[in-house]
Amino acid sequence: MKVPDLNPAGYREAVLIQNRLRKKLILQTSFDKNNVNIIAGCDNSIIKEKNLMLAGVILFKFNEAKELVIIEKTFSKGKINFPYIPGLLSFREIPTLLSAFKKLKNKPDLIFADGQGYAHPRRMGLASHLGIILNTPTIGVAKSRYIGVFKEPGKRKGSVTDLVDKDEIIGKVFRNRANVKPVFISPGHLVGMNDIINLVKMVSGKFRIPVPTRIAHIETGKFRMELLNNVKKK
DNA sequence: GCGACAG
DNA sequence: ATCTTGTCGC
Repeated sequence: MKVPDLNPAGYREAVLIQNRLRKKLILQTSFDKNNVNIIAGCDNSIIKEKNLMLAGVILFKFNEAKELVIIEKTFSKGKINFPYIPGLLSFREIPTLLSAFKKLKNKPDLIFADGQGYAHPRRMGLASHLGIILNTPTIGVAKSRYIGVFKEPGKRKGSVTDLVDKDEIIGKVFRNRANVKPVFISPGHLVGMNDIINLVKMVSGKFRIPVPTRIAHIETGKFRMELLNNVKKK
């Protein structure tokens, strides 16, 4: 993945890349969830003092009780070579994510990424960008709003409202657990706006964050602790 | 010009 | 994202 330099020219280049990718973005797909066998969740972590970006990918399958079971985990680390700029998050986090995805033995049918997908100023958030690069369906699961306006969803688990930007529905605000802050779901690549909530409900679990990204976050945190402990031993 | 701003 | 103690509530 091309990561532009951090200067005004690089910034413009990153925006151009996103605008070009947007033309490749495919949303209007009726997604057949019966073809979903392997599900992935991914997340990043940072060791600031070492300038390290970490990434983890967790693969799941459904057992007979329709529960998610972990079948594979991969992790990766790499130098941080792009700052945090709202709108350009993918250039910071995707390179390390890709090296973790390359280590997988199995190929996921659907990826849940921690961040926005279509709910982005250029409709090209982390989840969309990742899906296009991997040519795999993705869904963005963000813990907070980036852009858009919405009505507060009902307090019950499963309540949904639209996330709207300039009169366009760009995602959904979804309460994954009763009386807890909602999450912000938006299509990534190869998944339509009408399918994302049903797909998230398949992996909702018991907590605020749906299972794939929640477990990916926890496991990547463990990976981070292991790295810090190894440094300590030396 | 001012405020907002995924991780 | 990371840093970071106690504390309120189911």
